[in-house]
Amino acid sequence: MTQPQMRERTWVQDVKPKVGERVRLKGWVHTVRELGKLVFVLLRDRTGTVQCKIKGQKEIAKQLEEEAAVELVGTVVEDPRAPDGVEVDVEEIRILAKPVEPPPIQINRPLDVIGMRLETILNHRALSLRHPEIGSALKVRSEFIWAFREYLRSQGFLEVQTPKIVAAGTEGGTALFAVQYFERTAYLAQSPQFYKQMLVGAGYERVFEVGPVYRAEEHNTTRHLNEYISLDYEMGFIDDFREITRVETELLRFMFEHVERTCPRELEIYKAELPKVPKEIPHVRLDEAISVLREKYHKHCEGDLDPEGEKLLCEYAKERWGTEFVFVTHYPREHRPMYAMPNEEDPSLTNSFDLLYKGLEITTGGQRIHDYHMLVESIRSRGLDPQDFEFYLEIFKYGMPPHGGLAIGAERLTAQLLNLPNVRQASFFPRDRTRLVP
RNA sequence: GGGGGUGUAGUGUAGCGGCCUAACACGCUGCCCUGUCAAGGCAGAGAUCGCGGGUUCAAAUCCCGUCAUCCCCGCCA
Repeated sequence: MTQPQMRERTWVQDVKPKVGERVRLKGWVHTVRELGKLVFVLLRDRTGTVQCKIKGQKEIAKQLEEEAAVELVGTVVEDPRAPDGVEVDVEEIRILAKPVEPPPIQINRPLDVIGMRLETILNHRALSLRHPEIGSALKVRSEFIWAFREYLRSQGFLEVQTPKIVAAGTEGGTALFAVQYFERTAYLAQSPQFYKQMLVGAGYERVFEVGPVYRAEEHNTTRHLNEYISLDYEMGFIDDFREITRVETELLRFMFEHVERTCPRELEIYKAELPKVPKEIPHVRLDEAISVLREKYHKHCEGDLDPEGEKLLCEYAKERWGTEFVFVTHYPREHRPMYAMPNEEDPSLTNSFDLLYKGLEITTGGQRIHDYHMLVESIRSRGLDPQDFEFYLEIFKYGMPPHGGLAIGAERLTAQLLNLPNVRQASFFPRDRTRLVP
């Protein structure tokens, strides 16, 4: 007897309400527990795991190795002895692909039980992402990115894509990866900075981009990647830089609430607490931050905050304002790129900011120079040649509005929320000083 | 670019001059088990201790070099 609905696959998460029905499940063998003629298989698909029971099919059951891809047909039955009170009584088993050899890492045990070096996890990345704990971090990152898009679209921002192969070292500062571009040398973009500004000037006014950026820095730390996903936006006709931080505040609130809604399981796995994004995230001037650190923590920082200073400042913000977030503003000009807008009252400072979250910088942004002559002068004052920036400068000649924007590091944001000890854990296939594969 | 740490079965660790013929846990193989759920019981396989050199009667263990890797600082998201 054929039942037409049986051709359809049932997701593991939808099994529970189907008591009494026959279902067709597909997924991976998470665990196998043999008890003589009774075999329990925990089947895992992208939605979760469910217990399946196999009786008297010992020969076939023996082929069910862990991590085999399988298809099972059976009847959903209620049983108080089963986890979650429901299991699947298996009638048909199809092995779709059996493992060639035992996997080098165990997918079915908690990480704190089995232990695993990050190196091992990354060496076997596609496999390690199967591990529910490991893969969850990337689910959260994906939802962050989705929410970033959704919120900005709702505010009239247009999603754009800018070139990743560029002609010149755009911002200076960080080192660039050179690539062979036919007969010329080109570079991988360290940021969409110039192009997103140009698109504001192009009349779109508000643009955002989700894309990779490349930094050829030889840093080897838990918070740096040589390729990461930058969440950028840039907006025109602003009154002052506070308009940018206001948008980010609302954006972050939306993003965190979205993750809270869509990732309860993942947040539970990491015991991550959703931060409350305050109505107004405190703004602290850099010079004030430095004095606070000196007076309250006897911590000496010069010119900028070092990683320890960032942590202490966040402790201070938590204590004083009860928030994990703090904007650090008014960085000196010499510490900011040539396009950073000088402050009206003190031109040695800029209308720029960083956002710290739980002790780590997750955003840099600011108001940009929109006046053509001022920008040319700023370029010159850095010992650079405006001619090299003609492609960028042109639109500034024709009515460039006051504007500004920022960038959020997607991996850092994710790592901070989930308390990951290393940003690499928030990247599908991280690129670092030594890792180019997988 | 500067500094520190670590390399021992597939995985995670212990051992840090002789008792190491290298141990433990998980995984793997075989057998037993009809309620397992970090299953249990019995039996077994699997490591020239990253690599090269040196010291020593004796090296996984000490020294030098090398490679790999992790972390910190600078810089940054």
